[in-house]
Amino acid sequence: MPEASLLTIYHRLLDFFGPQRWWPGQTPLEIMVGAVLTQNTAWGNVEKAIANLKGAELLPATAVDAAAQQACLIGLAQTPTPLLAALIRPAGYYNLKAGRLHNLIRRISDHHADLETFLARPTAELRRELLAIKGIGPETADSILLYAAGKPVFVVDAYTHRIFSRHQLLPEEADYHQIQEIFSDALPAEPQLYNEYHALIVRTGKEFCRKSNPRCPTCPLRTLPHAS
DNA sequence: ATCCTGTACC
DNA sequence: GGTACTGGAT
Repeated sequence: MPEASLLTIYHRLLDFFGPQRWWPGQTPLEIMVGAVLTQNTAWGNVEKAIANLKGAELLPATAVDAAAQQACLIGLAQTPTPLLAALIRPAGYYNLKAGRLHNLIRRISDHHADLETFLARPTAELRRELLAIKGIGPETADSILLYAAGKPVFVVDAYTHRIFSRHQLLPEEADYHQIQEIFSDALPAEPQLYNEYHALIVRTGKEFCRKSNPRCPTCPLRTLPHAS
């Protein structure tokens, strides 16, 4: 039997779980904010913080036009950091993340016409600019590129490393860029595929490939080779 | 290697 | 009561 390809594994997960249909937010602005808030944090906590921001009218409560979204961007930029920190408190690391959100939001409001224009820039340039912002690392930048800007960028996270290194499909010591390259080389560059695959990886990591007490016997990937 | 932090789950 | 969480900076 041939070694399972990354695309084969994708289809296996898709068959098992069904489509996840991730669209983590109602507007690109909300997705961007969520990408920062979810750093090393469970999504449920992020949702509470997002609800607070909507209550304060700092995020659109529903899907809206670009102008309304831009008004929220400016509002966030003008909110004092301590107030922003109080609103996002349920997401944890609130002082840290309030600063990071301001770094990101003010970079956009100070240097670009509006959010949509910013997100429409060429992928490589946009990625470089995001990574230059203090508090935006590779995973956060790529989440924004894929989920807010719709670019074909594969998002790597701790689950990706854990699942695929446990199955000896990645070296244990592989870094972010190496992992991303392996997936990008093996998959067609389609945002929809990257979107769904990342969502399926997260689902698998949470339910089966847990950090401790992994549920290998019932895992959809149990037939792949794996260590111990 | 350590710090940042609330929340949910084991 | 401890662990883990869709990380990143120092």
